[in-house]
Amino acid sequence: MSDLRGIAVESLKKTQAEQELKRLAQEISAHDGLYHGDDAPEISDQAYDALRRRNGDIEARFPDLIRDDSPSKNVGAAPSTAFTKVRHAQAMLSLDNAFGDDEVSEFIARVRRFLGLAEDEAVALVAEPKIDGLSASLRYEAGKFVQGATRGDGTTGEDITANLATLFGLPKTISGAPDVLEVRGEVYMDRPAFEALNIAQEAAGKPAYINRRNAAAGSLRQLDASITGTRNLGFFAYSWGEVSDRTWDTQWDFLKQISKWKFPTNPLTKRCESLDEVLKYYADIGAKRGDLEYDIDGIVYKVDRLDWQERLGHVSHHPRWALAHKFPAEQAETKILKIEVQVGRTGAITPVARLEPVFVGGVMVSNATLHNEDNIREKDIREGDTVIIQRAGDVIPQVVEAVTEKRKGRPPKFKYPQVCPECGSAAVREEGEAVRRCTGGLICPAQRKERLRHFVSRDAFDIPGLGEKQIFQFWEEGLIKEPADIFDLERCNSLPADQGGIDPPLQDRGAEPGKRAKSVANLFAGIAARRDISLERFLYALGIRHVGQTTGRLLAQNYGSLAGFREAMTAATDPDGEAWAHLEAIDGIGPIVAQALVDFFAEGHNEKVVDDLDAALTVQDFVQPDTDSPIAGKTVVFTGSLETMTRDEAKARAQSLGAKVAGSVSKKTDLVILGPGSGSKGKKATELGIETLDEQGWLDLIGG
DNA sequence: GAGCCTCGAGTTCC
DNA sequence: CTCGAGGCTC
Repeated sequence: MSDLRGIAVESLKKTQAEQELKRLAQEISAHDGLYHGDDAPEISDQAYDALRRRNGDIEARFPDLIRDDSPSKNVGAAPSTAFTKVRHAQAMLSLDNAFGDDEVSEFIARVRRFLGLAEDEAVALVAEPKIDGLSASLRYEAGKFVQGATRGDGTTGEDITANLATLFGLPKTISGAPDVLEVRGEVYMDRPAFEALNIAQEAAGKPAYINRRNAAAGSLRQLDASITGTRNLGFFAYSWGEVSDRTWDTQWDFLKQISKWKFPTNPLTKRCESLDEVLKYYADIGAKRGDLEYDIDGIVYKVDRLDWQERLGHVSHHPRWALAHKFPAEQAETKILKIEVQVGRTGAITPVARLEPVFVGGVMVSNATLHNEDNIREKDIREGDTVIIQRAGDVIPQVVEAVTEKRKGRPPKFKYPQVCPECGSAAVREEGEAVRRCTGGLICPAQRKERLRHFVSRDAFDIPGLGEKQIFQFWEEGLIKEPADIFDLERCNSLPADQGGIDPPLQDRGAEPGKRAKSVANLFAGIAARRDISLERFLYALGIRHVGQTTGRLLAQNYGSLAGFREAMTAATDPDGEAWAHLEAIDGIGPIVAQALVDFFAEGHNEKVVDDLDAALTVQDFVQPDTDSPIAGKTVVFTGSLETMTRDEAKARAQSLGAKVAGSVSKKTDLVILGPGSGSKGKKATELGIETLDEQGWLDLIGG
């Protein structure tokens, strides 16, 4: 059996994954034995966690390969600082936010437009308080609670079955439920529970929790689930995931049904028929907010009818049929101690206010972004000013305004730096742009540092043990100057000092050499594992201007291999040439992005960086993900009118099945759906010999 | 050419 | 999470 340990989970083939899961099951179980017996464990907790995590990650990718003796099935059997990953059968989406009444009115109008409803047709909405807690998903099979998971990133969460099982008021079994039922809702801690907890914490000489949401999060993620049980967490159900047999047709009926199944639902929930009713509800609940025993941060509206919800579908991260109407953010007054500027990887110079720490929105805030030059000037913010701050969307602190009445004396206006504070190069603002940028490029140490940080970041190379702190440290020491240096680190470290080796070698540093050696070994293992990398991650990691995750993927998809891509980029120097035309023909790439790509590869230094990486790594060709949909990966074009759905709906539907929807017919088009009244597009399709379907044929193809 | 939507880049705190 | 900007659609 070949050694699969070094291979990144995402590039494992199915047969390899099967082998690897078998090995992990044996290995983990062997370590469990050692741990629970009298023998000392053979490996560190971190290394053990890494094994379990890898097991969980592979299982999340290949759920059908989960073994009967899988280590993930005996959660809690061993000490673990990591929870196993769980892949949600249906993604847990987040909600679009609104802050003003007009945005709510716009939301309802948009729903109407999308569905093609008449002006006078009512859109019933279910409105309920938005609990400020943690989303969780509870899975029942044959009426029995089998698994609980956190929301995580929406696609993959963490297995907290044991913890959720301790929640009082959640049914363990339900009678008359479908075979599979996933109930979703919010876990929260109410005021009495929070106060009791902090009294207990204090008595035990432990620090008090600062806010209820953190307390709830901490309580839910206890490794010892019995502790969770003592925390008196609450739960309100509001939605569902996978359901084998759905017996409700509206959100309202769903809530009634799960109440019968003994799930707690929020008693303030109300079905509203009009905008006025919705806004009144918002105002009423807002007035009551302080009297409630639990924290809420807004009101959620959902289109009641499920057939409408289905037609509305969703845009990348949130459904079109729901909206979170937020309450105004909590504000606080504090003082600006100093205004500093930071230099990002693209050279963007961003101002940050260092604040006298202040408690707002549940946390201590001591920094706040000032966005850009114009923002500082318009709000006339100066060092030493008293300012109002708030947490935007209850997360990112921002300075709302300066309280000029409290200004002492006449502090000077803030002078925005005209040169880069890190390298002294000119800092310029392009015509019409909001940001000022350092023009130093590669000579600017800040930019190079930030490029490295981006390279190892989570969505790029994501090397365990090589986070921001580590990479900056290696940079300061001059050990890593370029991305490729990362992959030469182990070799340099093993070289004697007089032959250019690292002195002293990494494992000989620090107070605890033994511990250090382990983490150094882990670091090298992590680096080795990333010598295999997908093309899309690789392109994203390069940090080309305007190329983020999506565009990286788009390019990978269109060019297939690194060699093919590079060749195309070097050939595309002429904006009138064929290679350039091909680049700009990609849906989502316009002249600016194309220029940024060509510029990047025209730069000698970048060429060398990519050459060196190419030599040290295996960049995997792009593989089309397996989907069973017949149109996955195809480019389709709609033309003419459609009868059973609007154009927007058809497009959303096609995209959710993995297709790309283009606006016009070209030789890259795979399929054209012809509605009545189609004109030139239909003709062009026939000329190019592209497959065409009528609306019914299309519906048959996609199965609905 | 205007108005939408999506993407990229930067940021905070735990 | 937000803002600005790029790209696409009408």
